[in-house]
Amino acid sequence: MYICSMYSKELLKGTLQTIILQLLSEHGKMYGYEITQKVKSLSDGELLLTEGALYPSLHKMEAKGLLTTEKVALGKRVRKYYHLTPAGEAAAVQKVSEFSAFVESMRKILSLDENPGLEPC
Amino acid sequence: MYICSMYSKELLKGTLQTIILQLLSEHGKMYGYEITQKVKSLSDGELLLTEGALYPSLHKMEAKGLLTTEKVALGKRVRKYYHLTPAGEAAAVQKVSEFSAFVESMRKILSLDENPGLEPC
DNA sequence: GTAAATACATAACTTTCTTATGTATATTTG
DNA sequence: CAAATATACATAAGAAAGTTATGTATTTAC
Repeated sequence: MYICSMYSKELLKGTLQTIILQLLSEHGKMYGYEITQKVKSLSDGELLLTEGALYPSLHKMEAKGLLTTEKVALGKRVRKYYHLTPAGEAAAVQKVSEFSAFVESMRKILSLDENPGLEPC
Repeated sequence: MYICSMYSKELLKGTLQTIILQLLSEHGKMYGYEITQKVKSLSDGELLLTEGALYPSLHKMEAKGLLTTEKVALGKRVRKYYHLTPAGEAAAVQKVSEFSAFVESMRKILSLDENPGLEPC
C-alpha cells in the first residue's frame, strides 16, 4: 500500500499522550498494537505511531497513575490491555481541551480560517 | 496583565518554524522581538514565544537559506530584520499545509468535529 | 516453509524546546 | 532623576519527547 505521508512527524510531539488518552476514553480498553492500528485507520494512514514512541509513553502514563493494565493470554502470547483510571479520564478531557485551544490559537496566528489546504498527493 | 495560559507549551514543538515562516510571509519583514509580540497579540496572550527558542530557530533557518537578514540601526542599538527567500516562501506554504493536514488527522482521531471545548478560565 | 502480520520491549541518538544567564539601550513612572 | 520596565539581541546547559534500530517470539497467509 502506498502511503501519502506528506508531513514530518515532528508535529506529533506533545500530542501522543492526548491521542492515547482520548482513544482509551472512547473505547474503554485497548492494547498497544491495537492503538497503532486504530490511529492508522482513523487518520487514513496519515499518522503512524512508532512502537518506540508508543510503548514508553504507555509505561510512563501507567507509572503516573493514568492507566492500569490487564494481561490477557492469547495462546502462548500475552496481550496487555490498558484502560483509564479516574485520573486518566480527567487527563483525557484536559488534554483534548488543551489541544483544541492550541489549534484555535494557531488558527489565529496562521490566519488559517478560510485556508482550503493543498491538494493531497 | 493576567495571562490565561492553560496549556503546556509542549504542543508548540514542531510549530515554531511554521509560525515564523507564515508571519514573515504575511508581513514581508520582521525582527525577532516583533515576532514574539505579534504571536502574543494574535493569540490573545495564549502563545508566548521564548527568546531561547526563537533566536536559535531564526539562525537555523537563515543557515538553511530560508531567511535573509538586514541590520538596521536604532540610535545605538541594532535591529535585525528577517525576510523570506524564495525557498523560505515555498517552505512557508509547505509548512502551513502540513499543519492543516495534521490538524485534520487529529480531528479524525480525537473525534473533535463537534467538540465545543471547555470554558476559558 | 517463508514472509508478513501480530505483539511486546528497550537503548542510543536527535531534535526541539525550557530555563537561566548575559549584555545593553530606551522608555516610563513615581 | 532614579528605578523599574520594555525593547533587543544572544548563547549554553539541561530536559522532554520523539526516531531509528534492534531484539524476541507467536500467528497467519501464500
